[in-house]
Order: sequence, then C-alpha cells, then structure tokens
Amino acid sequence: MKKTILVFGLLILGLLLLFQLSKYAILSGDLESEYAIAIIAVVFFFVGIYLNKKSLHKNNTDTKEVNQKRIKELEISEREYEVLIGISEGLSNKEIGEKLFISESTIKTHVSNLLVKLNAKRRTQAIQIAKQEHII
Amino acid sequence: MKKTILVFGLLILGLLLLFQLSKYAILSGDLESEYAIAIIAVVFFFVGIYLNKKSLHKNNTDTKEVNQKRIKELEISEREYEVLIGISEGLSNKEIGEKLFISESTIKTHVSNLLVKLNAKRRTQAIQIAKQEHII
DNA sequence: AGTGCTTTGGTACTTTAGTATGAGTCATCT
DNA sequence: AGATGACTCATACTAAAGTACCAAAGCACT
Repeated sequence: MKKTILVFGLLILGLLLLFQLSKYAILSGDLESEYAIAIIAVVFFFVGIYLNKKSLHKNNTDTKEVNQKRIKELEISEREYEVLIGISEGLSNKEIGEKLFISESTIKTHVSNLLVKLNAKRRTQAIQIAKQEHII
Repeated sequence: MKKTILVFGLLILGLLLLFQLSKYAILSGDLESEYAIAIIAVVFFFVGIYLNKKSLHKNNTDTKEVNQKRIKELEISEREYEVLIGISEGLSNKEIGEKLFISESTIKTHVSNLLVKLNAKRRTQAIQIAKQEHII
C-alpha cells in the first residue's frame, strides 16, 4: 500500500515537472511547441496504459486474495482442500487417495464433509461453487 | 474488422486535428499554453486507456471464438452440448433431464457419448477437459 | 426411397459416489 | 491431564453414475 502511494506521488510529481518544463520551453522558444506537445501526448498515452494495466492487475490479485480468507470462512481444512483440488482435476476418490497416499474411505469422509461445507449435493456442484467462491 | 479500421482512422484524424489546433492556439495566443497542454494530456491519457481496454477485450473474444470450432472438431452435437452445460452447472442426470424435458435414460446416453468424445472417464474430468478446450 | 445422423428411450448390470456411524491416533490448547 | 479438532480408516448401505445393447422416430441429403 505504501509503495503504491509512493509510486503515484512520484508519477504526479514527474508529470507536473514535465508540464512546467514544456510550458517554459515553449514560451522561451527553446523548444518547438510541436515537440513539447508530442512529448506530453506520448507520456500521457503511456501513463494511461500503465494505470489501466495496474488497475486490472489489482483486480486479479484481489480475487486471488479472497481465496484463502474464504477457505477459512468456510472452515475447509488443509486436507479437505487438497481433496477439493483432486475433485476439480476430475479424479475419482480412489485416484485422489492414491495421490495423497491415503485410503479411499478417508477420501469419502473428506468429500462428504466438503459437500456439507460448500453446501453442495454432488462433487460437480462442489466444483461449480468453489469456482464461484474463487477458492480454486 | 472494417469497423475497427474506421474507428482507428477517425481517432488518428481527430488527434492530428487537435494537435494542429493546439499548436496554432498557442502561437496565436488565443489560448494559454497550459490549457492546450492539459487538453492534450487528458485526451492522450484516455486514448491510452481506451486502446489498452480494446486490446485486452480482443484477447477475450478470441478465446471465445475457439469454442464453436472446437465443439465441431470434437463432433459434439447440440443436445450433447446442452447436457455438458448441465454437468458443468453441477446438476445430476435427473435434474438435467428435467431441465431439458427428456428422460434420465437419454441423459445417460448423451453423457456416455460425451465422455467418449471428450476422452474423459468421469463427468468431473469432462468438466476439466471442456474448460481446457475453452468450449464452456 | 434409402442412407446417415441425431435424438430419444428402455433394460440390465457394474462401478463410483455419497451417507451414517463408530473409532483410533496425534498435535495443540487450556 | 483432558478437551478439541484434524486426520485417518472401516463397515454397511443407498443413491447416482456409467456401460452395453437394442430399438424406434425424425430430419436432412441425395
């Protein structure tokens, strides 16, 4: 957060400086007004692109941040989450068990608990809800 | 495509016009150079944002276009695709049947064919593959 | 009119999924 | 030390999902 403020502060400062410089350059005749205007145009053009990318990127990281919080809110444990990932990868209970080195019975227990916590009736619905909640 | 060229042409024309106008405005003293520069800055700032959004949006529609082609390549029929959507929504065969007003038996047939066409062992895997193929 | 494809539906059967219940282990917290 | 919660596993069921095979209706194309 502090970094963002610093970057923006420097950005605005730089732009104001450029602003003043170009104004005096034009008035004093040191610089052709075409060049000054062109520089301003190009700079602001890229500033526009930069800020746009920044804000879009922010949204992405925001939704990724929601993940962990939501998982905790739903009281999904570490192991249950691993099972959830297995489900979303299209694995069977048996395959998930082999992947995590535990029995199929245990997977069934985890899946059952997951369905309750995600308020889903089936594993396919669990996938859909988990995606909606941005936890996978 | 033609529309894009038209928009860009008009955009460039407008910017050039603005450019010339501001130059003459400054030279003739009709307008304070600050204002001219400010206008240029603001305009190019938004042009930067606009072009950025445009290019990002283009990528999205591109991936959406892949959809239909891939569905045909995989020889997935209209009805099968509707069933696939039902699966991805987390519905049971029975629920999909009720949604499409056909029997559960028929859904099972469609699902079975879908699994072969998508090279999946389970409906959950079908979801994963369908997402990978950008067909849902 | 015949061919091919999609869609529909059914029966019978096998395999997964999911529920309910109980129980043991282990680490952590109080 | 005892409570708590996460993880493990098993048995016994019930409910879905999936497979295999067959069959018929409808549509488009030639």
